[in-house]
Order: sequence, then structure tokens, then C-alpha cells
Amino acid sequence: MKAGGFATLCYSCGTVFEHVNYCERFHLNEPGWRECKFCEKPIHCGCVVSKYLHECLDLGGISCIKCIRARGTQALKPIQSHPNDLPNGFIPFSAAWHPVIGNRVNGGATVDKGKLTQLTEAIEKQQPTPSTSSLGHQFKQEENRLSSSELNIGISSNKDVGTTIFPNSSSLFDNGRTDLGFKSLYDTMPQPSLSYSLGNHLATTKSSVNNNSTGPMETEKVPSFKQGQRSRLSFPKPSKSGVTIRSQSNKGLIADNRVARPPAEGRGRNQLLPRYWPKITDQELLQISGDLNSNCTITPLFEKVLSASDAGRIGRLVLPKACAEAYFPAINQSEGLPIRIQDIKGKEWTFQFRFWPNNNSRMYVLEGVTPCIQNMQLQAGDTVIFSRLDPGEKLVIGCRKATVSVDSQEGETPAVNGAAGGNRTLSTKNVEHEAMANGDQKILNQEKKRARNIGLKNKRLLMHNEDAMELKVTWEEAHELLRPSPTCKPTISMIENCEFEEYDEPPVFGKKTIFTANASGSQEQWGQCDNCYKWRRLPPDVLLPPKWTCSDNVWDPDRCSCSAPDEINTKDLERVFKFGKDFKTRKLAEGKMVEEQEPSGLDALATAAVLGETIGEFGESSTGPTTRHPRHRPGCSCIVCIQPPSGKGKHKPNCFCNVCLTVKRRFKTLMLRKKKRLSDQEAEMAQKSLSALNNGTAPVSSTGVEIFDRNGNGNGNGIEMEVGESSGKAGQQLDLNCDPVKEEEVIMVDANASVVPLEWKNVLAGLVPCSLPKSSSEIEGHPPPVGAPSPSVAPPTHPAADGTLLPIDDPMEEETEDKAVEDGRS
DNA sequence: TACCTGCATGAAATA
DNA sequence: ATTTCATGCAGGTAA
Repeated sequence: MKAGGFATLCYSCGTVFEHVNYCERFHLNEPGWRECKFCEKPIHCGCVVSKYLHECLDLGGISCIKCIRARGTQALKPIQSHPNDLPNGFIPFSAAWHPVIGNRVNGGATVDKGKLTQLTEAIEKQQPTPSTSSLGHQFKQEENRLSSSELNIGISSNKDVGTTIFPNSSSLFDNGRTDLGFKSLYDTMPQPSLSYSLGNHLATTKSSVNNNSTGPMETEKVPSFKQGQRSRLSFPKPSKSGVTIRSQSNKGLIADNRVARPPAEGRGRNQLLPRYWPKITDQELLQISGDLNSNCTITPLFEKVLSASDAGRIGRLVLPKACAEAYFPAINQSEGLPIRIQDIKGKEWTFQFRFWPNNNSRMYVLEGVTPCIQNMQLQAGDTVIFSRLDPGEKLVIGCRKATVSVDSQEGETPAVNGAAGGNRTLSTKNVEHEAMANGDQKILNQEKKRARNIGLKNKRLLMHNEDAMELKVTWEEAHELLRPSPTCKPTISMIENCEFEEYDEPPVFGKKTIFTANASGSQEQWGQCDNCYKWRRLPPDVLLPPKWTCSDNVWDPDRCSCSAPDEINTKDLERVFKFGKDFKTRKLAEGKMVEEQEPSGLDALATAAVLGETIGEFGESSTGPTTRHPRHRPGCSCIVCIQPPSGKGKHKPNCFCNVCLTVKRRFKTLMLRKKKRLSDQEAEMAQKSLSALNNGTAPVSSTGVEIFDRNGNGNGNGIEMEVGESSGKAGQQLDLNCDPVKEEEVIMVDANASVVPLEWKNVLAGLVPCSLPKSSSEIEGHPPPVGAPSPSVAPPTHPAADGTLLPIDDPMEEETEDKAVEDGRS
């Protein structure tokens, strides 16, 4: 091997590259470059990535020739019989040592045990580098397990069976960042299939060893690749932890190697939810086994994260039904029977194993667990592990304290599973320890109480820290960053002569820009180059992709390169930004003030009026916040505050409360609108026939007002503007219900905008993906449900006759009004 | 009054 | 839609 070179093996064709200098070209995303499963060095192959790649990687990654040789080439000789075998007869290493696949390609023949032993020895001899030690160890465990459990030979002791009973599937999938093909495959294929197939196979192994039977069960359990595939469908999508196990193992954390083991044999074990699969490491098993009796075999059966009630003083531990029925003695009486369970110290406990009838089902509980739980110093969030001790089939209860691990199997490990456990372990536990250390029992109690209150039922509210970090971006900020998916071309739809861009994919986050306002009050946008970090002035309406550099600055030829100086000096820039920020803040504050003065929940008002609410009720109250909504003040008519306490009939016909006034006002508007609409419809019918004759004149509504579309064209098919009978100039009437904040924004929008502002399109595309709104008014008028459109962009408007823009009516508002009419309210 | 027991309920998970 | 299971709670019992 020449200096700097590296011997690698092509994962695809098996070609050995003795002198590959990968150092300069190392890039795993590049076709042909992959990572060795063991030494993590890159492996190059000039071949085009083929379908074999996926298969091979799926089976457990690839390996470089060095590692293969180090592990004994003999054992890894390819077995060629599968139609998909590679041209030169090479079977990828992973496939060769993967027993199920080995069976598959070998037509059911098992790999020679001696070869695997040799392999194992080779691994043992290997001196792993610090970065790969845990991986190597893991692999060793893997091989040990496989050699003993899969090959039906060499099971010298029960202990072997017990400790190697379940292959640790994670290592087979640890090559998480190898390539996109793998990744995508990984995303689409449930990971635990391998575990399951192996687990099944194990059952076969055991049954064949112990019973040597050839009953139907055995036929059912015969492992095959197809079976493995089938089983993939029956298990939930794996967590991502399997992918990241390498990095975890690099940390050298034993607990991070924790991977759920498929259920051991038992009645109905196949129905056992993965959440209850024992996640016990071999080391822990060995330790327990050693603690108890070196001649015994420990078979982990299931585990359960203790809930608050499990760990509480009641002393009842709810057993998962499937687990109880699979591994505990069958009981017919509700009273159940006493059951003796040994803890890992060898101490025997007697619990009452019983059930309660529950919804035509049963709820199994272990009663009298408090002493044991206390003895083990377990709390909610900790895990109890039930195992079987052979020979004798004794039940053993073990435990695992909740760890502070953050990123673990989704919802599976104590750190995350259940808020009581998860939250406590993530934060409370630390506080708890601290409180313990400080002797601050008060804090401890508070934390405990909080943990209890969160409860396991709030599991769905739990999130990983990084998720929480992401959520720190507010909705408003998120909206500002939304961009159409770059891979997705929009479909332009014409609705009511307005163009709408529809996207088949949800929007993506784009680059954040800063909006400022110059002295004249007009808006400016600033974007920062990803290369030189200089800020460039942009048109206010452009949206930047996630990655943006000066070269993309097509709007300013003078500053379309990173070498171009800043437009203004840094100090001025800061000042501008500050001003812009102030502007934004002020605007927001103004908006809030307006909101307080003029409640936006007018729909709610109308609804409340329908329900017979009286404003006097909350008007009479003191100046303090209302009891219903602490932040709201008397007079607030939001949906929360106006909830009627006791139904209808509180408003008199001459009532002049705010609610009634608003409702009356809106009813009037509605009636006017409806009246106009009816006449417009008639006029439109006549207009159509007329325009067909006259050909080219702008249509005129029955009220004598030209109807404009968004383009300002009077084509008659556009969106009808609000027209009132008493309107003055051009018959325009301001809707009393329109939001003054919106009005302000309306003015800022370019009246000549020919299409719906892009951000609105994005919002439409993102929040209402792949579907057209039900009605045109729904598209045009309804604001985005979450947050608000970007501050720089006003909601869709339509031009009035005098050229100004009017906000389009809220269909929701209309709906409410319609409802009011239906209810016969005036 | 505190604790125990058994059942009911409903959120969450799963089919 | 159904099942599971964490927990609340009413009624009983003991202190």
C-alpha cells in the first residue's frame, strides 16, 4: 500500500482498491463513496450506485477490505445463488454475516460456525481505535449472538442463549450517514424487521433445540427473507436512534446502546408492543445474571416505565395486558393469584397478580409492589424490567433508573416515555438531585408535584429539546420564512380572474431578511449574503431562498458580488436595522392597541348576540381582568369573554350594548350586500348579453359602479367591491367591520399588483396544500389561520373604484352574518 | 380521617 | 373504531 493510500473494497462489485487515496476526495455523498461499517473510513467504488447498494446497506452497511481481512476473509466468502448476486460472485460482507440473508442467498444453508467463530475471534483480536471501540464491541456482541442463536450450534450453556437471545439490530443499521439511497430506504422501511426476523428465528432455534418438533409452529417460524419482509409491515416505523447509534456509541455510553429486544417466546408475544420490549444491554444482562447465579439464564421479557400511579403509594402496578398474558400465569378469577418475583439481589417478593374487568377486557395489575418499588428506590419514570430466570422459569424484576438522556428512542425510553418520566428525567431529575444536595425538600416536592401533574397522558406534548428549540421560532417568524418548495413547480390556477399559485409540496423555510422603513416611510428589505455576510438591499417584495449570496443579487448589479462593498457603513446599517425594528415593534404595538380598543372577535360578538349575551354582564364588572380570561378587561368581547353564562334572552330589542350594536351594524351591512348581490346578479345576466352585443365596454353593476378585478380591469367577472346605497364617491362604503390594522396595510400594497402576493400564495400553498379552497371568497378573503402574513405584505385586497384597495370581506364574517339572518335576528 | 378496593372514565395508542 | 391503560373516584373499611 502506498503512502496515504488505503485499501478499500467496492461494496457493489467487490473490486479491491488497494491504493485508493481517499483523503482528498472523501465525500460520502458522492456516488461511489461510502463508509466502512467498522473503521468508518471511506470506501470508494467507481461503479454506478446500483440497486445492490440499497440492499447491502439495508443489511447492515458495508466494510472496507482491511476490516474484512482483519475479521477473517474465510468467513466472509460470498455465497452465490441468489439471482441478484453480483457479477463476480461477491456477496457484500454484511449480507454474508447476516444470517437471515445468508440463509436466503444460500438457499437455506447456514454459515459454517467455525467461520463465524473465526470471525468473532478476529474481532476480539482487533484493537479498536478509540472512535470505534464501542462499535467494535457492539459488533462483537452481534456476532456472538448470531453465532450462537442463529446457527443452532455452539450453544454451550443456557447463559449463551439468555444473553445472546436477541440480536441487537441497531448495529446492523448504524451506518446512518452513508448515502441518500440508504437514508431514503431507511426512512421508508421499518428498521426492526431484522430484529423481528431474527427473533423469530431464535424461536425456531430454541424450539428446535429444545423440542426438536416439526409442528406447525415451527413451519410458521422458519425464517426467510420474505418473512422478514412481511414482518416489516407489522412493526411500527423505527425510531431514528438506530441511525445515530454510531455517534452514540462513540460517546461510549452503555445506555445508548440500549435497543429494544423483540419479545421472548410466550403466549401472544407477537402482540407485544415494542414499547414494552426489554431494552436491556447485554452487559446489564450479564451483570444481573452474574449477580443472581452464574449458571442461570436471564431472558428479558418486557419492561415498563413506571407511571405515577404505578410508583405511587397505592402499590398497584398496572401490567401491560399483552405482557401479563404472555408471561404471567393465566388467571381466571379476578382475585388472581400470588406470584413470587425475585429482584436482582435475589430477594423474593410476593405480589398479587390479578385483573380487573375493564370494557369487556381485563386490566392486569400487580398489587403490593410498594415495598419492592421502594426497596429499589424507583419513582415514576424509572423502568422495571421483568425477566425470566432459567432454569426454573422464575420471574425476576429488575429496574433501570431514568437517565438524563435526551435523544432516545421516540417515546420508548424513560427519558421520553411519559411525561412523568420524561420530563422529570430531562429537567426535574436534575433539579431533584440538586434539591437533594441542597436539602431543599420544598423544591423537590414542587418538582415532584409538577411531574405528577404533567402526567403520562400528555405524552404527545413532549418533545425533544431540539424540537423545542425549533419551536422558538414564532409563527409569525415562520411565516416570514416560508418559501415555495424549490423542487416543486407551482400550478397557476385562475379563480375569478386572479392567479393563484398552487404547490403540491408544503413550503420550505427561506432565508430570513430584515425589513426596514426609510425616511419616507416606504419599506426596504435587507438580506445577508451567506458568503461574505454583507447586507444587501433588496426590493421589499422578494423572497430569498434558504441559501443566498451576493451573486444571487439580481436586483442590484453593483452589488451582485461579494467583493462589492457595503452599500452603507455598518453603523448606519445598524441604525437602519434598529429603526426598522422599532418600526416593526411600533407597528405591532399599534396593532395590539387597536386590538384592545376594537376587539377583533366581531364574529364572536355576533354569535354571542345570537346566544343572547349581554354586554352589561362584563361591563358591570370592575376594572380588573375578567374571570374568564385573565388578560382581558371588561368590555372585551373576544370569544372567551363573551361566552354567555346562561343562554339566550338577555338582550331586549332596544338594547344598545356593544354586542347588539355591532350585530345590528353587521346585519345591516349584510343585508345591503345581499341586496346588492341579487341586483348585481340580475344586472350581470343582462350585462353579459349586452356585452356580447356591444363587445368591449366595461361591465357596469346595477348600482352604476364599475366592477374591478384585481388587475383593475373592469371585466365584470372580478370580485365585487363593497357598494353601499349611501356611498358617496363612486359608491364606496367602508365596511364597519374591517380591521383598521388591515386597512393600514392595504395602503402599503402596490395597487397594481397583478397577482396575489407571493407570500400569500405561499401561505395558501403551505397551509392549504394540494387543494383549492372551497370558494373564491375563501381564497380571497380569509387570512391565514396561523399568525399573520408577513408584515410587509397586506392581505388580499380588491381595488375600489377610485383605485384604493379595500380588504376583501372575511367569509367567516359572512358566515356569521348569514347565521344571524338564519336565526331571524335583527 | 386515612387508607384500601374496585370500577369507571377518557386520553392515548393502535388496528 | 377499537383497545389499552393511567388515573380519578366512590364506597367500604380500618385506625
